[in-house]
Amino acid sequence: MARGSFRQQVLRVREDAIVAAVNRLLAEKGFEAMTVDEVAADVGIAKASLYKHFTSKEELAAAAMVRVLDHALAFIEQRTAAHSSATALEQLKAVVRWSMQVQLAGEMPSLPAQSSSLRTALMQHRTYLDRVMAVSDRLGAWIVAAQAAGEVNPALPAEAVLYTLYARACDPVLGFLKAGGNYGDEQIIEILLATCFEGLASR
Amino acid sequence: MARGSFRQQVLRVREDAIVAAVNRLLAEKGFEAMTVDEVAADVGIAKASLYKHFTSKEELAAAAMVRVLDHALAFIEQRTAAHSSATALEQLKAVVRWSMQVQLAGEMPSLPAQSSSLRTALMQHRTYLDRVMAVSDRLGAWIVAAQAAGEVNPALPAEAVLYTLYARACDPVLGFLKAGGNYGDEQIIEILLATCFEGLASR
DNA sequence: GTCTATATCAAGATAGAC
DNA sequence: GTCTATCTTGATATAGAC
Repeated sequence: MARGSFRQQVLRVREDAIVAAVNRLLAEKGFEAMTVDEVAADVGIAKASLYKHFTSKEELAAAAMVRVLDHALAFIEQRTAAHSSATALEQLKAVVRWSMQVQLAGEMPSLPAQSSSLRTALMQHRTYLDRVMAVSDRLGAWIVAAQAAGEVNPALPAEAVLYTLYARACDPVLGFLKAGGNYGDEQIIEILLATCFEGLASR
Repeated sequence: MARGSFRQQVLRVREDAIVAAVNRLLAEKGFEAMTVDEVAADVGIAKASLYKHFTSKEELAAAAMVRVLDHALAFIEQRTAAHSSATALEQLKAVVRWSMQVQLAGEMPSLPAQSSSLRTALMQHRTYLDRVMAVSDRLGAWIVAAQAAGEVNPALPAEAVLYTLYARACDPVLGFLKAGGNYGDEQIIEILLATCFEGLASR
């Protein structure tokens, strides 16, 4: 396999460590509060060395986003292969459950929803946009299928359903319930899955 | 009415203008991206003058939060008085609709969900905490009543319902749908009200 | 490519005159 | 209480030696 020289693989491993640290810090404090000094300290290298691998703080964050989107794609692939008999609705629920687990594990990087230097940088980041579209395509197909089967409310625009699912991955309610301390992770996930798909009103 | 001297009232009006500007900027860019220079420029006074009224950027943001919570309380009062025959569920939906309208109007200040200087400052801010508890008490009463009446799913912890309603006030999905350009404000609100209370799945 | 040391700058906050 | 001008700090980014 032509994966490059040994030296290149060492670099690759180091960059993986960097991105993992960024991912964790982004999940913990968010983009603005995370400092490049922290990242460097966390990885155990000098800050200047970081900038040899990534040209800016925004690039660091983008790499973390690409990483988590790749994980999402891998999960989707696995579900497609190993649970091919599941309904589209079940697949969507599985993805939302997975994203909530990632967030509760402290591994879901969260971007500022508002305008910021990061938003504009991401909108020009080819790889990031590519991954977002890949995930959206997969989810979109399941959404359309679920609506055609009458499992998801066909009156809702597919676009709105997609955004709603994305939003669950960074739902602050997860953190609030966890901080409340009255429920375990699995309970929290079941509660929020229910409110997401079944709604607050009684059925 | 002992509202203080004319001079004090002038100051009060100026502070209202400051808080209104902060509110708008918080809604537009968020706490981190908002600068005190912008606030001063927006109000049309010098930055140093701002600090005669508010001792820190966090105080500015807290004042804006208190303002919007007071508006929420006023809305709740009005609903209680003018729609006393409405069901608890209808009252909750009305509040959520109102908060979404505020957000779409660009007047919903949004705080960083993650840890930041603002979070810790707010947790020590008496007036802010007081208003949050006042709103939570009112909403909590409606939630309990709605669950007792079987209008809201009684299997859900009231705590989870409350957090979910709060989260709708700063739901990023509103902004995404608006940015998509396919729906008007009223349509967006109806769509998100439906997903919030009826869920994504078909009934 | 890694390091130490430093440049640079944005932004919160303040001094002091009026 | 308002202003102009300034202080101070924290954080991104870079220089330059090894």
